Amino acid sequence: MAVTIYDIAREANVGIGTVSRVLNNSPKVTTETRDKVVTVAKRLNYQPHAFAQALARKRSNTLSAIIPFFTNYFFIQVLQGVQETLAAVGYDLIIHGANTQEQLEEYLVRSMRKGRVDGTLLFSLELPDVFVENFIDKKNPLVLVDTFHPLFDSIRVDNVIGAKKATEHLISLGHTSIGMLNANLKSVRAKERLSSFKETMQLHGLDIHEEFIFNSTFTKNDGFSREAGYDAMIGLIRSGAKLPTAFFVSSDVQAIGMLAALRENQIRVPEDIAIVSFDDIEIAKFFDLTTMRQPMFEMGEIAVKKMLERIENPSAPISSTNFTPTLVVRSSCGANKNYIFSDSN
Amino acid sequence: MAVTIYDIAREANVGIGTVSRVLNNSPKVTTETRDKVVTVAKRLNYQPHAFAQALARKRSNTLSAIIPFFTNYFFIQVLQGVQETLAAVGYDLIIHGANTQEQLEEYLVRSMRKGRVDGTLLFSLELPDVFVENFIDKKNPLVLVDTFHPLFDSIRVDNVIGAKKATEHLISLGHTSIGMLNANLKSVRAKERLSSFKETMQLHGLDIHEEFIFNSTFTKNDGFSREAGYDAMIGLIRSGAKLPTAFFVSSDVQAIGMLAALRENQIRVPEDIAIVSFDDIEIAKFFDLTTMRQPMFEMGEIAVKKMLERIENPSAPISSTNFTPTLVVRSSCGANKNYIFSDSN
DNA sequence: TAAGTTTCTGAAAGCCCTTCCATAGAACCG
DNA sequence: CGGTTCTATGGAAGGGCTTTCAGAAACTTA
Repeated sequence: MAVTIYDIAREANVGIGTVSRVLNNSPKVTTETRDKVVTVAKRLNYQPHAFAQALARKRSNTLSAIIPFFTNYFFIQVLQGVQETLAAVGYDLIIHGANTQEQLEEYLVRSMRKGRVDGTLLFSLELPDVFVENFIDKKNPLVLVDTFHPLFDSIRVDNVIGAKKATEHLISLGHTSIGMLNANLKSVRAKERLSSFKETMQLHGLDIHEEFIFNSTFTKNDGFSREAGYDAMIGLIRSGAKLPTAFFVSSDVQAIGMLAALRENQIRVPEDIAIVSFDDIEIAKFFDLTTMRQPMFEMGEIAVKKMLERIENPSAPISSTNFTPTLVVRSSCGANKNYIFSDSN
Repeated sequence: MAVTIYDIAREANVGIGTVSRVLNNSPKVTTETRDKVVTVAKRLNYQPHAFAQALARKRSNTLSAIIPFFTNYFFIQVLQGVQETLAAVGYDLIIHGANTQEQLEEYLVRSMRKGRVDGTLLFSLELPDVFVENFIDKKNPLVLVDTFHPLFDSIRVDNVIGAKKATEHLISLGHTSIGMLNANLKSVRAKERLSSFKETMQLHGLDIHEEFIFNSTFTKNDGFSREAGYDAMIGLIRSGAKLPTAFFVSSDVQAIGMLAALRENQIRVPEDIAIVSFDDIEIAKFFDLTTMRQPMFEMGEIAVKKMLERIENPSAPISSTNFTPTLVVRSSCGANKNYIFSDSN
C-alpha cells in the first residue's frame, strides 16, 4: 500500500540494501546506481517510514519537553528557543503540559518508554526522587531547565545575582524603604530571590521591614501570577500601613497585578512606588516594567545543545550552567524619566 | 539490553503472543496466566517500545501541529486545548513552529512521512496547493484551524458575525464616527473583518470614513502586532486629522499598541476614544479591553476531536464548523462605567 | 466415551527499515 | 596472468511489537 524500499528495489533492479544506502547517502554506491534509485524513488514519491527507521536505528530524533502551566509566558519563550534549535537539526519535539504532580509523573514515565524519545527536557519542575534512579539506570538523557539536580545537566538563571542587581538598582535610586512582593516560598526561585533580597539590603546597611515582605500563599503557578500580585497589594493597601517607596517583585506577572491594584487606588508608579520585577516576559514592555531579563530564548537553545551533546556522549561530565539576568530599565523604577515607549526594548 | 516481551515470555514460561495479549488487555487469557505475566513484567520493570508498537500497529498515537508565530497568544491558548484533549486520550503532540513558507512546506512534508504521525493540525496558514492532493492521496488526515479548504475538516471563528457584533456594540453606545484599525489585508481574517465592519456601518446608515480605516502594511504576523497598532495610531495622530470617537480594532495586540500611542498623546480611553477589539487573548483583561472573545481553548479541543473522528473514519463527510465570537465588555468601550478590575472576566 | 465445540496458547509472519556479511567482479600487482 | 585486494552489491538478520493461524487442552453433548 505505501511505497517501501522493496518497491524501489524491484523497480530499479537493485537490492534493498542498495536502496537504503542511496537514501542514507552512503558513499559506497556508484553514481549510476544512485541515479537509478533516486529516479525511481522520486517517481514513486517515496517517503521513509519514520518508525521503521527509528526502530532499526535505535534513534528517534525526537525529544520531549515537560512544561508546567502551559500559558506561562516564560515557558513559551524558552520553548521557542528549543523548537527552533531542534528544527535546525531535524529533530522533533513532543510537548507535555504538566499541571499537576500526577501529570508530571505520567509524562516522565511516558518519556522513559524505550525508544519513544532520545531525551527529555524538564522545565521548572522538581524531579521526583523515584525517577532519578530510573533515568540514570535506563540511560535516558534528561536535561533540566530552570530547575536543578546534581546528577543531571541543568540550565538556570542566577536568582541570587538577579535579585541582588534588582535591589541594588532601587537602592541606587535612593530608596531606603524597600519591600518585596514574592511568590510562594514553596518554589525554589521564590526562596532564592527572597534571601538574596534580604542579604542585599543588609549588605547596604538597610533595614528589612518584615511587614513589607509578602510571600504569596497562592498555589496556582506557585504564586507567580497576576492574581497573586493583585491580592497582595490590595491587602497591603487595605491594611492602611504606610507603604514603602519601592518594591522588588518576584515576577513580571505579579508586578502587572500589583500595577492594577495601585491604579485602582490612585497610587502612581513610579512616583509613589517604584517597581523592579523579574523575568522580562514579552508583555513586560507593554507595561513599561523595569525588570531583570532572563535570556529565555537562549536558555532553550542551550538546553537543546546540551541535550544533543549528552546524546552523543552519554558519559560526559555533568554540567550546570547559570545565566546572569540583566537589568532592563523602563519606566516603572523611576530611573528613566524620559522613557519613550519603543520597540527596541 | 532493554527488557522485551521475549524476556517476559521466557521468565513467565509463556509465549510472546500471550505476553502481548496480556499487555494489551486482550480478553482471551486466563486470569492465572495474566497474573503470571503481569508479575514478571512488573518485576522486570518492562516498558513497551513505542516505535515497535507503532510499527506493528500502524498507528503512532501522535499528532503534529503546525503553528505560525510561535509566541502569538492566540495560538498558545488553542494549543493548550489541543494538548489537554490529546493527553486525555494518550496521544502525543509534536509541535512545529512555522515562521516562513519554506518552514511550512518542510513541516508539511515531514508530517506526511508515513507513520510519523496519525494526523496533522494546521493552524492559521493557508495550505499550499501542492499539498492538497498529496494529503488526500496519502490519506493523511489533516484538520485546519482558523483557516479553510473545502476538501478538509476545518474549524474557524466567524469573523463576519464577530466584526458585526463589535461594530454594533459601538453603535449602540451612540457612536456614529467609527474607524477601523485593521491588520494586513493579505490575511483572510483581516479581509473578512473589514468587509463586515463596512457592511454593518452601512446597515445602520452610518458613513464610512475611508480616512479612518487603516490596513496595516506590516508583514510580520500579518500586521496582527502591537507595533502595527502603535504605528497606525501614531501616524493618525500626527496627521492632525480629527479623530473618530471610536475604533474597531482587528486584534487585541494591535489595540494594546494603539493604547500606548494614545496614552503618550494624552488621549483618554474610553472618554476620547472608545475601543472594541478582537480575540480576547489572556492579557486583554490586563488592559481592560472590550473585545470579541474567541473560544480558543475549545477550538483546540474540537480540532482534536475532529481529528480523532477522522482517523477512526477516514471517509466521513468533511465538516466545517464556525464558532461565533462573544462580546466581552470591559472598560475600553465606555459601556461599563463602573468596571472593576476583576478576575472573573 | 467418542465426537464436536470452545477456549487458550505458542510460534510464525509481518510491519519497514538499517546494517552486517558474503560474494562477484573489477582493479591491481609482481 | 594468477593471485590478491578492493569495491559495490544483494540479501539475511535484527530491531520489538501485534496479529494471525493452527494446534492443544478443556469442556460439551448425545
